[in-house]
Amino acid sequence: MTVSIKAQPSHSQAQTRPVSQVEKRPLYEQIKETLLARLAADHWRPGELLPSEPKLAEEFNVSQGTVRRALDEMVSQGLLTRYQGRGTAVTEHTPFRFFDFLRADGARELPESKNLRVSVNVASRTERDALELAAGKKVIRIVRVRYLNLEPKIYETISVSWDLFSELATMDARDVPNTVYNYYEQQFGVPVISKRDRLRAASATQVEARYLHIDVGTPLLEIECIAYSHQNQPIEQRISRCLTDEHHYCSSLA
Amino acid sequence: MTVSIKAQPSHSQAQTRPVSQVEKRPLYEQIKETLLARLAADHWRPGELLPSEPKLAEEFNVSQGTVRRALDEMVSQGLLTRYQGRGTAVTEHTPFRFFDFLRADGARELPESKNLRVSVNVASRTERDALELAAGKKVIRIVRVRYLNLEPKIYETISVSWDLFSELATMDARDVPNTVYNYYEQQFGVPVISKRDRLRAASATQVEARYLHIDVGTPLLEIECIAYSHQNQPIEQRISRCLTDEHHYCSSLA
DNA sequence: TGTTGTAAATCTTATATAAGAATTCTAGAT
DNA sequence: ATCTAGAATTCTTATATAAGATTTACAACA
Repeated sequence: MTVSIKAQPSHSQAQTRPVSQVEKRPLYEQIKETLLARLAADHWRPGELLPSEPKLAEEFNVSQGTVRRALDEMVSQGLLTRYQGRGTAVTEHTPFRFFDFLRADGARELPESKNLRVSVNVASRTERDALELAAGKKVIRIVRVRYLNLEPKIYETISVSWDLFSELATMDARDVPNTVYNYYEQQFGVPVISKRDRLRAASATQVEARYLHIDVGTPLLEIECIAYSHQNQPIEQRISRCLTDEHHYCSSLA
Repeated sequence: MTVSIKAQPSHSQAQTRPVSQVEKRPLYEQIKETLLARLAADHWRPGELLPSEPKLAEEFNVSQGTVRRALDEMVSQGLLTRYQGRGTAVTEHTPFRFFDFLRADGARELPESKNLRVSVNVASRTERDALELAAGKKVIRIVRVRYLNLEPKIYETISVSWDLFSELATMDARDVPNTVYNYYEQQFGVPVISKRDRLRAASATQVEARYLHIDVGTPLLEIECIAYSHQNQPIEQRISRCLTDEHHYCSSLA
């Protein structure tokens, strides 16, 4: 696929204070900040190539190495991806990113989803907390059952701000895509940059028992996940109640 | 007291492997590899300063910047810590590192432990898998109850290789310290570098119910954690069965 | 005599730049 | 279709300078 390099230098909203020697912060930090702002302002789409290092160096009036250091840090944060000999692009994420409910042997199966309903409601207290919404704001809720190896394993409720994604509310439940993060990224240009999970043990309710073909009271793993985009903007809250007979949640830290 | 991980080359052998220009791998990678080997060989203790960048540069016959890049990567992995004007030291870890069972409001309380028993057994199948032990090898098991806010919340079983930590087996259960990772690091010079968690929902057994003051069958969060030291050497397996009425497991990914 | 404050010297890591090598892609020739 | 030259890109390494921390030297003082 061919990507076009957006010519610039006039940016109306993301206009940046030029990097200056007098300021005591390092040049590469100022440059990084500027580039982060441009990313957040949707200056480049996921997959698109940034201007080359020499070009950026010329724009900021610094050496290539200084630009390079700014880019390096963004690469290590997963925001950018380098391709030697080609250029540096905004990272495009795969559906498997952030998916951490794995089979016992570690294999990843991307679950199929059956969406039960899509509705618009006034945000609950926990939704307001998670999505940082003012009282009275509306959310879109997607309730679905997810299947692993054709068996129902997860009962899931997704909440997103109606202000941001109202288009979702007009969709039929059947049409809501399986991999929602990628949908946000491709449809709205809003990439999920990070997430925060909280896990508890819980007992299956009547509704969950029916959909998951289990007894009421069966222990379930509850995963509450808040996904964030640029500048720690919360994008969605997701509560997954999972059967862990054959799968489990994995995380590894260095 | 120092424990060598894996069959360890003697001190003379762990000396400088010279970096070579002819090899096609970058110099900084070769240097990093050499330094990693020295770390694994317990060449420097946690907290100790490494030789300065100019010194290392002289030893390896490269520029300071090249050494610096090797160190940079180890810093970003959390192995080293830089202090401007002072030097670069082997990272010392706090008891809170890797502790991710938090109160609902996010506050960290380090749990108190009551050790029930310390025993030496032949490793079970799962222990052999987790610790990469040959059949028939022995493990030390520590069983303990952990208290959060003075209430019993976690029933925990720790397994470590008897070959590595036999000294632990001679200790009275009361004397096994609360923060075991730090004990490994300070007593044996074996730092925990990374860990891998797997989580499931489970039901409380009779024993757990008694110690945690709950009913049999209450849903528990089971955390199976394998801790690794240098070169992905597994150090301990830990199975924690947790009450999640007031706390939960937290993880965040970028 | 012993203690303390201060400034200089000398360590250390941090930042910035430049030059050449390695990699990738493309256009043009065969 | 295949090969090749070269142009564009990132990657690697080196060097120079700045900034921060520690030690040392020494004078002032009690």
